[in-house]
Order: sequence, then structure tokens, then C-alpha cells
Amino acid sequence: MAKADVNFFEKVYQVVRQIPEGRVSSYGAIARAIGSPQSARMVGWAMNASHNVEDVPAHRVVNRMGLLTGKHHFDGTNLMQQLLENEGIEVIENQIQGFDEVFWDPNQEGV
DNA sequence: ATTCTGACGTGGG
DNA sequence: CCCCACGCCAGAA
Repeated sequence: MAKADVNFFEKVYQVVRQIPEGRVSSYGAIARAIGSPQSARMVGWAMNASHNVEDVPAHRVVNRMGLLTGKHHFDGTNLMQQLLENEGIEVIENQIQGFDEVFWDPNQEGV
């Protein structure tokens, strides 16, 4: 086991795990952080596998528009939005309010 | 083995 | 400015 734990997903998990509370990140930003800025799709795909990992707050990851595109993949319908609002993020109609203020760049983790 | 889709992003018309 | 198409990589049918 753990032979291929260092998959494309693992990289994404580690980055997403670094997302602080009350902050959100975008697939493209993460994709770039892992070294594949053009594979943003895979980031979202990796999140699907993140269902097996509890340390991966996928609800904090949205597309570059700040839209909760993946909220449909969560248990409920507004679960993702509830989690974000629970962290102090205002979300209206799947759209994060002040996305620019809550946006957290994985490349700026060392800031 | 092949085909297609998939929680995105960027570029071109 | 808005709409369309393409590119990326990997997993599932």
C-alpha cells in the first residue's frame, strides 16, 4: 500500500490542506502550485478523490470566478455554501462575495 | 484496448 | 464585450 500515494491528487491535497480557515482558493491557482497550471481540470478531479480524505476542505476550493461550481458534488445541495458561510465567507447564489478578499494563493503560502 | 467525460482556464473570433 | 473552441491529465464505462 501507499505505493503511489504521491499521485497528482496527493499534491493537490497538500495544497488544499494548507488553505486557512475563512479563505478560499481556485483550481487554477492550485494547479499552478503543483506545477500544472494548465491542468486545472485535474485539480477538480482530484477533489473528487478527496472524498476519501477528510483533511481536504474541497468546499474551500472554487473556480477562478469564485463560484461554487463543485457544490453539486457535496452531500447536500447547499452544504458547500453552509461550510463557507460557517467560516465567515459570504456566499450568495453559489457566488462568493468579496472573493478577491478571501482568495488565498497557495503560492503565497510563505507570505 | 478505446472512448468520453470531468468540480477549469486561457485564447481567439 | 460576448460566445465558442481547445488544451490538460487521469479515471471510469
